[in-house]
Amino acid sequence: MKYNHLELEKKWQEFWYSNKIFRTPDLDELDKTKPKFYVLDMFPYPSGDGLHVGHPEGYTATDIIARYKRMRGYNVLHPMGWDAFGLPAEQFAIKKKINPRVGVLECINRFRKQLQSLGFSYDWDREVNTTDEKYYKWTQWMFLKIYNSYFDEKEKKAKPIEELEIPAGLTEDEKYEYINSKRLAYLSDSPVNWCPELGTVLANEEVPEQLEKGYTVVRRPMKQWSIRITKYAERLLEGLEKVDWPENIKKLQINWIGRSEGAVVKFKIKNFDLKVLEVFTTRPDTLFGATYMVLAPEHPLVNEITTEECRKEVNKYIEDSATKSDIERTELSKTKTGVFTGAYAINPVNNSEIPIMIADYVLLSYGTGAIMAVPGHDERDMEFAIKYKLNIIPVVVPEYLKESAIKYINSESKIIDDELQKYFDDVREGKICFVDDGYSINSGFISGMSTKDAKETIIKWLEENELGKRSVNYKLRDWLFSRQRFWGEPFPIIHLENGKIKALDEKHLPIKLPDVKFFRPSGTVESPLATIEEWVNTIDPDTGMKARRETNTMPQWAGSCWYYLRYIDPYNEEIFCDKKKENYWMPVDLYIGGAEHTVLHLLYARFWHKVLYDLGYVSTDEPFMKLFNQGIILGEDGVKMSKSRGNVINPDDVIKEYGADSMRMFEMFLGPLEASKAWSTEGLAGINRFLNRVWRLIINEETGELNSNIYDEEPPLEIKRLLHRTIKKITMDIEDGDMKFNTSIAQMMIFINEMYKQKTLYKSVLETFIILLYPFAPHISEELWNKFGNNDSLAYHPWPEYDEELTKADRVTIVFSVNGKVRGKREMDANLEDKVLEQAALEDPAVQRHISGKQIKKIIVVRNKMVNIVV
RNA sequence: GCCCGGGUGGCGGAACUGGUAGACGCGCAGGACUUAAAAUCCUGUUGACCGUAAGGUCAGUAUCGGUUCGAUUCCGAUCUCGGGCACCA
Repeated sequence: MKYNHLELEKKWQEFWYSNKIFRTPDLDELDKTKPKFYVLDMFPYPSGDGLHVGHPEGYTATDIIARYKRMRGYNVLHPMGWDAFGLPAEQFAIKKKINPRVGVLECINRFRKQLQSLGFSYDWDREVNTTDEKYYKWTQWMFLKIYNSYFDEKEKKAKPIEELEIPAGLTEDEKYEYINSKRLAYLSDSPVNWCPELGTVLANEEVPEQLEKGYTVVRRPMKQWSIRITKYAERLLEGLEKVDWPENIKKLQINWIGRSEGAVVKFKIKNFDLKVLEVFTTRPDTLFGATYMVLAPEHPLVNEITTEECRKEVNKYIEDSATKSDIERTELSKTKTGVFTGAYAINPVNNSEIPIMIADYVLLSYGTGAIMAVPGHDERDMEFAIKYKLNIIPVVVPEYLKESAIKYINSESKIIDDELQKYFDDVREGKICFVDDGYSINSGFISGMSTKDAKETIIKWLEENELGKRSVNYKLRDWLFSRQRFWGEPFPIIHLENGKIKALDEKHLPIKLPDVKFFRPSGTVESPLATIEEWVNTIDPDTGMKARRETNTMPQWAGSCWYYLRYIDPYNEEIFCDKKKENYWMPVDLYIGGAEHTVLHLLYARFWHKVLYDLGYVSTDEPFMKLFNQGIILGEDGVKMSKSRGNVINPDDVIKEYGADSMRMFEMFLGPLEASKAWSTEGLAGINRFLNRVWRLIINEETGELNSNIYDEEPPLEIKRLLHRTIKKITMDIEDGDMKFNTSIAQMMIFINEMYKQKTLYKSVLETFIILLYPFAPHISEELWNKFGNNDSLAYHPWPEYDEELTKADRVTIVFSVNGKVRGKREMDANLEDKVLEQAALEDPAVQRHISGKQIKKIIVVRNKMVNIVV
């Protein structure tokens, strides 16, 4: 009987799934004396193309861990679900004139079947689907929680809006406005990223991806929902210190959040005594070098301060930059442009009057939307100053000029040496722009101080004189949360006839998508939902007032912000997840997925989780303790798989020809999980050959019985040693979390190769090997385990322990080298005395050849390893 | 430009806290079995040179330099590939 993967894999999949072998019992039924392990995959978007070979990579890794942990006696939670809202499904539905729901269900069924054909040990009873009303009811519920919360600046956490202190003496309308201005979810009418091809707005985080696909993104003002993720910037940074994530992933999030420390400085405006212009700077120590100011063209003060002579030009500039998209602004940015407003600001440190410009290299959305320009020490300001012939003052010198600078500062008569003079001239002429830390100069009371001290001193001075204060800024922007799509979660929001916005009560949830046969794009900037009159027009259930539903839908990221919580309690209709269950299973112990979600999904989900934590719905403030990013699997030609290149490998074909076990093992054998690796059909055949070797080692292909050379006897010491080394290697590989299963498989191959050299085989040894193989290739392992006469499944069979003593070799090869060059080696007993090794080395004929006639200077002995003779 | 990772045979990749570089697999070559082929099994496989051979010598982990008895591993500089950010003041 040959190794028939088709038959045998079908058999065991049926056994696992129909008997619900991997069902994780409900909390009450669980043996809580056992430790828990929650191992999570990033759930897929069930696309029409079916499973990609990239999916099983991470899923195999988590499956190995999940199966291993069960054998180790853990209560394991290992679920799977579908992130099924999103653009492709919607576009497909428009083309086919169907409701996306129909297409999505087909895709999901196909995906589930494919995943099951790989034998993954998910608890399918916990499957979730973000587009299911029963699921998105809770997504909407969480939106309401966010909407009905504000951020308490003192406690640095979200609180219910009812607890918000409202200033006294406000009218009803003012109160309404005030509360709305504090909500964590808010409507704003600001420039957003509009993608005409997709007919929707995009979050900042999504823009690069769409541009890469060749779509255009333009800036246009629209009324949009945003979520105040920026309030959590600091906590999102702090949280990263508590989790076990790869350093580079942390770095990416840190950069994305983009924290910078500095100060806000207030500048008075000449002839506008009451107006104050605030700027954010990370270099308050260069304040003495500020020779002009720049406002973003959209800055609210521009209109007021512009003088009549300059108005025409200023207005033209504002108009021009408004029509430019962000990309155009960036592309044209190689040559900075700007115009003079005619107004002057007063530098608070020296009362000098400096011109106020507007330029689109200053962004309204960062800091205060205005800057003080220090052209001597900022490259952008320098470029601009040269072009518009603005004054440049050197106020920082590099380390090498420290001595000269001190002399210059301390002398009455301003002695200046040639080097310093040259530096001053170069800076003034725009030849040098020194942006690093150094020592202040030409800066009044901070002259001579190091940049660090100068910053501190000037901030203190600013604060004492109420001219500014210490400040921290983030690159992170609020999360643009609405999309003009049909296929997404509707907002539980209505717009009343009286112009007010109202959030519906949770008892009205879910707000279902209209059950239309098909729909058309609106043809405008509105969602297709806007065209479905019977859905849009509604009445306020509380007052009976006429109202229109919010027609925007939530972004795809919404549903994936909390799916890991729903798995814990998927059928609960009272709450999204029971607190006791949440408390038992959370946090996620291991989370594996692609690196493309580093800044989007992972940042949003962490934020979402923190809000739920603040409001008391979850017990941890970080959801994912350990994160691992798998690399991508490239085509056989070493480039990304794509239909157009024709290098796409279909998992179904692979499973059919070689089997799920071969597919799983091959993907693990390719290399470390995090690396990008090229597919190789020949490599796959190699793994299949290995599994065939395992099969034939144990099974007589003619009779289908166990091979006759397998004896139920005590194995010799050497075999035992090899077995225990193998157990140790595989155990350590799984335990250490590096996800390098390629070396585990290599060890299995070494083991099997050695067995092939043996005349006599031992049942206990081979059985133990089968247990080790099981997490990697579960189907063949179950079958062989069965063939050995065992009636139980390996799913919960105890993992073998290794004996440390047996993993140590009793004979070791000692290397003899002369001057670091290997000259000889000998196999010797382990743990011999240094003297013995030294003697053996000196006796070695090859060594003698190399040391004869030379003076021995030194002998270095490394126990069990080597002897090095220095001559 | 800035911030992260990497560069090891023909290929994918191994190498513990500095101690035999190239585990394991693929490919290739040779052999066994076969009428033959496939499959399978065995052997070899970093390069150059010397030797009929056993064997030996030298070079070698992107490049150059340093620390060390000894460096793929540590340090510095350079080249290069991949990823991320990109007027963020």
